[in-house]
Amino acid sequence: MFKTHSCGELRPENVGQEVTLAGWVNRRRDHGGLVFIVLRDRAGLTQIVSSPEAAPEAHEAAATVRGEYVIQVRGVVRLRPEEQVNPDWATGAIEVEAREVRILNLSQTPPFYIYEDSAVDEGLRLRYRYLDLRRSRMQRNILLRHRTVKFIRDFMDAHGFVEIETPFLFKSTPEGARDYLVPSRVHPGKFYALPQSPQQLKQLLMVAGYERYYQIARCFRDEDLRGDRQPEFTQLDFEMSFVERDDILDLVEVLFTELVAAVTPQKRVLSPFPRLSYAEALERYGSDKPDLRFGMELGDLTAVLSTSEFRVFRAAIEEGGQIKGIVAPGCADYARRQLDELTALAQKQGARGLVTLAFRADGVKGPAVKFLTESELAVIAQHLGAGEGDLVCIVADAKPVVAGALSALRLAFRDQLQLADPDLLAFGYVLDFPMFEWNEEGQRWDAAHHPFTMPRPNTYAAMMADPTAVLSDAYDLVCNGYELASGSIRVHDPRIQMDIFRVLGYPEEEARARFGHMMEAFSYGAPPHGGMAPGIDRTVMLLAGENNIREVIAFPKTAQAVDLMADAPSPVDQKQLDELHLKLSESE
RNA sequence: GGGGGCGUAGUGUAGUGGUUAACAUGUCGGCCUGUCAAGCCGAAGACCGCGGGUUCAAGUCCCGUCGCUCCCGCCA
Repeated sequence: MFKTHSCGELRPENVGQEVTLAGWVNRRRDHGGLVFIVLRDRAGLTQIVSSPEAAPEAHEAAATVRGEYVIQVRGVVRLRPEEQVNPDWATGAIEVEAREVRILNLSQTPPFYIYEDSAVDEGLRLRYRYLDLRRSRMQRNILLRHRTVKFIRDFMDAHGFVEIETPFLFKSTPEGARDYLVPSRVHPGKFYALPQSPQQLKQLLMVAGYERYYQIARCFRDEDLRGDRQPEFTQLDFEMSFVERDDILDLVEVLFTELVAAVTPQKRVLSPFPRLSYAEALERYGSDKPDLRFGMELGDLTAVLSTSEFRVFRAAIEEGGQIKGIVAPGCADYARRQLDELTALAQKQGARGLVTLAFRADGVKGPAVKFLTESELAVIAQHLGAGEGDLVCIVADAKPVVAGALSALRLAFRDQLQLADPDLLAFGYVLDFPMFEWNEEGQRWDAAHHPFTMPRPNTYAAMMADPTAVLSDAYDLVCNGYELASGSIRVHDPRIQMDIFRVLGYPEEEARARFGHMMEAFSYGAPPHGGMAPGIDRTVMLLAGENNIREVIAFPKTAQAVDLMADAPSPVDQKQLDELHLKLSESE
């Protein structure tokens, strides 16, 4: 071993011991006659001091080291003088007096600071990710991720789940996200697909009788990226037999509550997790993944303004839309520019405009005031609970547009007014999603969750007549405005499954071609079952207080899906293409 | 596919169309025996992402392009 101790563990009780440490040179302070080296390893920092009196050769070597050199130091632990104790360090009470300094490896000057978490262009961090991962922010996040996954594995094991691996090379299905395809060398013209999730496989494991399966599963989706979306990401994928929805929700609630207490005890959670229907989430927050850390709920003014003469309101009502508003507390003094930004934000969500009313001491101000009666203004204030000093934002438009615009405004105010407690993890469940969504482009019904989702029993009867009336037994876990997990109770009755395929427009033959293996498996005694798949990256991101999953992934890709360090994707040799029976088209 | 933001020494930033592009930090050299953001002295280091255009004159204005990023579409 190159070391007897880590750089994080020496304490006053070790004084007098001869120890050997090894690590990276964090910083060096050369006083000529006296050299201080801050040595760093994964466990922490320890100050090394060398002087010509104590060990002339060690001192000579110490004077030549530079930042990020890898060195080994043999020396004696000493107490620091009382006034020189560094209270910010775990090892701040001691130092190691060098007897021997061995340079194990040199280092170029790094392209950015390793010893402090100063801002650096993210492209540069990603190109030198191995250096970025040395910095304390990334070390903290990666170790937190480890502790999170470790906790989850222990928890799942303790609750009777079996970890089972499923293949990466699987079958492409036209539903859902775009697949990453892998060409087959052995079968010219045929392709595997990397799994978007192990959905089908985990259901087959239920048919196989494992009853409780889980996996820390990598998933692949070839869609455009966001701060919370990478082309490959990790889920806690699990499935349970002989359970109903609430069995799964209760289990996941315990899992996340205990996880937070174990790995980030400084964070708080709501208890119990609020459970809202999809309809209620949209009604109150305008979103199916609401940030529940703060109020500012949407107020519905459609009924109370039904007789308004204001053209904007009348148009919305006549077109079957809605008039809804939110109250931004203390924002009545917003400048013209700020109001323009709010309007632009609403318009980006498809709204035709935004009605702003500033409730000031000298009256209500806003471009629309002259079109509204005194009593209408009073009704708006009373209905939304707006008082002096507040800014009311109203959107009158089609229902989804109103929800989208006000939800975006609500989140903008959250950030501007710092309404959300950063130490609160407001988990909540969204339930009773619609079973089907109308696909305008394809002129057909799509499964809102996926085609194996069980309809809510009391809504199933209407399925063939009116797909919009069918709710599904699907559920999402949300937290602080992010969708953290999706899941559902699955269909285990082949007759219901065929009905669903009929609504989706798959004739029996096509359904068998696409999902024949599933249909067949389900004919051999499929138990009632359901599951869920919480995203590990987003979970760790929230635990770490980051707002980007790249910060909790060791080697992430850029927003353009590029690995800047390895330079992937990259061209391949003609020979490789030939083996795979691939021919590039002219335009490439 | 569409829209916004950013791009200036290694890093982080400043820079009214007008001399030799500034500051901090880092790097290198010298001095220095109690520092911990060590200090003091000195030096090197950027043709301003790239290409084109406007202009007597472009880091600055315009167009294009590349990269990073955020958002919309997309993500069963």
